Amino acid sequence: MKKLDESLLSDLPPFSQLDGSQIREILDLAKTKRFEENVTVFEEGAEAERFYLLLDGTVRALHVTPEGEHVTALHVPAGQLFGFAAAFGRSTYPATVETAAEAVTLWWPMSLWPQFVARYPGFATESYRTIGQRLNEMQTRVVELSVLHVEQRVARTLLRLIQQSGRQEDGGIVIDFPITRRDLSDMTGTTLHTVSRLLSGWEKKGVVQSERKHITVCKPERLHALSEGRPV
DNA sequence: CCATTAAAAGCCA
DNA sequence: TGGCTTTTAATGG
Repeated sequence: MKKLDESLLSDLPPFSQLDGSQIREILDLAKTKRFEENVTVFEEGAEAERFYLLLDGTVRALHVTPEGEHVTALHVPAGQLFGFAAAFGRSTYPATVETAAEAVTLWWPMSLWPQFVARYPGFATESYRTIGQRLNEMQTRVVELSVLHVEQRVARTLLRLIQQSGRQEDGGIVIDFPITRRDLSDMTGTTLHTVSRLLSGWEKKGVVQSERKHITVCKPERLHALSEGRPV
């Protein structure tokens, strides 16, 4: 296999405190894998044999109910680890992970996780920081689901997405991966129809702009107002 | 206010 | 063409 460049990792938080030789060690243990858009990386409950670093693309963690309903828990932007079940003391993955866009990953056998944590300074603290952030996000989302109105939930979701995966463009901030009304309804606990109507309404007001699988937030301020139930 | 159902139109492989 | 995405309208909780 081709040698991986050390600069792949040196700027990412879990590895930023490591010197060149340490990053070299880590890269030499890694394997790369590319995934097409909308494919499953691993399933909830499966043996957690690998942990991944997302080099490029976006993945989402989700749960599928027995009735086949999808509930998206969170999105993971490029540069973050995912699937590190060993960090929670689990031997199986806690959620299904799918690619939201074509993705490039590095992966390591889960058996290496304890060694990484023990050997590499900063790796553990940064990984647990990531866990904390995701836990926080999931908690606030649970609260939001129960107390906020649909319009506020969808607005907040869009704001989170542009904050985590947004790319500045001339017309506004565009969500950097393909996203459908259906995806948004899975994230907000509503229906694709309601999401469609909301987006259409916002588009008329110039707050957002959307094509199929592609949403741009033109006026984040006004979206923020909407997320607090304030009229715009 | 929001979900459900139904129907139709548009986009893309 | 067939399947997926989106919009729109009607209905009902």
